[in-house]
Amino acid sequence: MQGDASMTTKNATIKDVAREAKVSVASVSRVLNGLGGVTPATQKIVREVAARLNYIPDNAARSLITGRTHTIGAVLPDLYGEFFSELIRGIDLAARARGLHLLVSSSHDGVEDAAVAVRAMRGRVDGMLILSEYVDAAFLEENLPEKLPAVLLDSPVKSARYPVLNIDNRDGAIAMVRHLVEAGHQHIAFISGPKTNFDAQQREKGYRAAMAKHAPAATLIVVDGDFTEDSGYRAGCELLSKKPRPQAVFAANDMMAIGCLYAFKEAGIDVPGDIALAGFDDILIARYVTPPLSTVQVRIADLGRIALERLAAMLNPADKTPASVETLGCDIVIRKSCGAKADAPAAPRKPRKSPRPLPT
Amino acid sequence: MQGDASMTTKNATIKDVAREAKVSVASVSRVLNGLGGVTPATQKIVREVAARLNYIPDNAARSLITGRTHTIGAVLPDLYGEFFSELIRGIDLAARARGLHLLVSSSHDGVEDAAVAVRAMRGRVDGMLILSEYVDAAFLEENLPEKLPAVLLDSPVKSARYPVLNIDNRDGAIAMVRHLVEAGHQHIAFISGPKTNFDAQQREKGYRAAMAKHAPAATLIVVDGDFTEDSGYRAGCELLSKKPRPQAVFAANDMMAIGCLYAFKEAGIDVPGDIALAGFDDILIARYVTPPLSTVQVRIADLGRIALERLAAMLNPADKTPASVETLGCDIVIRKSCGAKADAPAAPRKPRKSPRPLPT
DNA sequence: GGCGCAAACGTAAACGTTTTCATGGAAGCT
DNA sequence: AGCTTCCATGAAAACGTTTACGTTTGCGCC
Repeated sequence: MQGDASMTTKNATIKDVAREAKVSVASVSRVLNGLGGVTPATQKIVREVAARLNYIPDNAARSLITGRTHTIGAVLPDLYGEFFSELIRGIDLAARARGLHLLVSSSHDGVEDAAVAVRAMRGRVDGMLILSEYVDAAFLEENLPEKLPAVLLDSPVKSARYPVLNIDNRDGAIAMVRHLVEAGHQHIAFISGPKTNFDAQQREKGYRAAMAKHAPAATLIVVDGDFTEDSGYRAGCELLSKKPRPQAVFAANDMMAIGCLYAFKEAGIDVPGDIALAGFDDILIARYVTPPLSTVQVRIADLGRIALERLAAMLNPADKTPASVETLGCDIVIRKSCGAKADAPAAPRKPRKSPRPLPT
Repeated sequence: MQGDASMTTKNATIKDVAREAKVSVASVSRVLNGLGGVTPATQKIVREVAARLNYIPDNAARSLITGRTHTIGAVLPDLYGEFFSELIRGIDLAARARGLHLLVSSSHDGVEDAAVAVRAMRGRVDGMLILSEYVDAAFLEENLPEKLPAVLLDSPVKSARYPVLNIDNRDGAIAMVRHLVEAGHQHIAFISGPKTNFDAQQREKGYRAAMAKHAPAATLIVVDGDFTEDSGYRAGCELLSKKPRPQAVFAANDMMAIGCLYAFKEAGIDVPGDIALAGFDDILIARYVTPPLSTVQVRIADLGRIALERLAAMLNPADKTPASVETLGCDIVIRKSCGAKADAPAAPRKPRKSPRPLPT
């Protein structure tokens, strides 16, 4: 009982357990880590004492000596919205399945900011998942601790050292354009994303490539957007004023498509009757607008999961998989807005887990 | 130059810097931590050498000696959906503003699972934000390392030791019911959430209290739901079959309200013409369905921010603010679905940041 | 009973920092 | 010049683990 009394002030350490159990710290360590080489009787004692003292090993000390933290760091540009929610979920699930913890770091306003974020990870993580427009090969060489494994997400860099995992934006855009053409549309306008955005670039490339192939006669119409609903609205207004009004509009993301949709509604233009509409991302809202929005689905949680799995593989020193650029395909999901015979009801009500508006 | 060559194998430590700069490790530490008491000349040397060797302090070692990690742990039940996206965002923003890192841990299937998650934080974090249905006062006493500050979110526990930050679900529900009554509805049905969910309980209590006060003559109709869209749909169907059809339906969350909305649409019931509808949470989708959904808004990011700020205050040993149960108010946001004169356009297009469907 | 061997266990070094304390020297004062 | 004061610096302890290595113990075998 006096042991309990003396414990109220500080956390028990391995030494306390050793003393109380009348064994050495080494034995305590062995027992608690299941290394064997210790008598069942002693094991019992040690476990009992550890439980009684409520001993919890200190991870800092453990990390210091082993060089392992069982934590991976995720460097993300911003935690806003569905994309990151899904990404983190995918990462976290996969991490947790491997007993890894997740340290997130977000909102880097510039390359300098990103550098401190990455550097701050030293001694905190075993590997990193990086999604940032600011990092390139030189950046990593400069700021990443020696030999720290890292996987790059959605990045244009090609490195012999770090695997890259990209979304196949180009292919997804091509598939959607092809579908629109097959649905009878030739004059398909495109609402582009931010010029500096890698995804946006790829999507526009896909649009252009597909148009060249499937609708070579059509005049290309590209109006600028910046991924916001507002810019989509403005783009929609602009498109309505075009001489030959486009038959279809393909927006580089769903939010712009939705903005565009409201511009059309306001103008009394029927979608898909007067004009077809498609987006990109398949955000949750897409299926709830009227009409439901056809779009390109990116399996974001999968992206996170695969990235983490790749990283986890690198954590194993035996792993010799060469760094490569992998690509995760997209699926087009056809709803009412593009005018094709939709294969989904207006309100798909298949048992779908709620987006958990509030915790259970 | 030979220094560079010798560095290729291991990361530079403070000793390397000290040796190379011909000073002691103590001085290097002082310089790099800005403690003063060191000549500008020496500072210059040290900084130069540190930069040249690309020295990055090891956080594990630092934490071990200082007892500080500059990291806070967030224990969350699940990372699914908008709620957690927003919550994490709020936490992360506030944390980052204070130079704190964020370690997230999620998806605990049971009390045992939650216990290992919490215990795994020892030596990794300076404090914890906990949102879990499994933790109560006894749990904390058992699993939380001695003297580790923690803030509980959305929890029924009253502890003299740990501050609790709740959403004022009850008050929000009351406000919405009052609004519905003022809009002329008396017979207001309620779709409840999971019985074990704290938020759901509070919302139902609010509904009952407000009905008793503002519509004492009305017969209470409560049908079960579980926060999923699907359960909302079923509830909607059930409500339509009630003898005196309710004039309004108040769902314990938005997803159920939306499911309900589709049930009504399917049955040819006009919302809000034939029946009014309201939800809770103000998820992003709420404003995009037709008609836009009236709902109760919880400022989730604020919840995260405030929780972190409270926790940050506790990190300061001088802080003696007593642990208390705080409550974060909700605002009702009136759109078309409840039949009142909506004060917002169908598609509010005020410059609103895109939910960042894909990263910039 | 002595020998060897393996299993159980303990000792101590190591991990990379921060921080206390001692030391030396320069500067200021009388 | 002699004294004190103060400041820059270095040596070493400490943080709580893991683990390589050495020591003891128990046991079977000749």
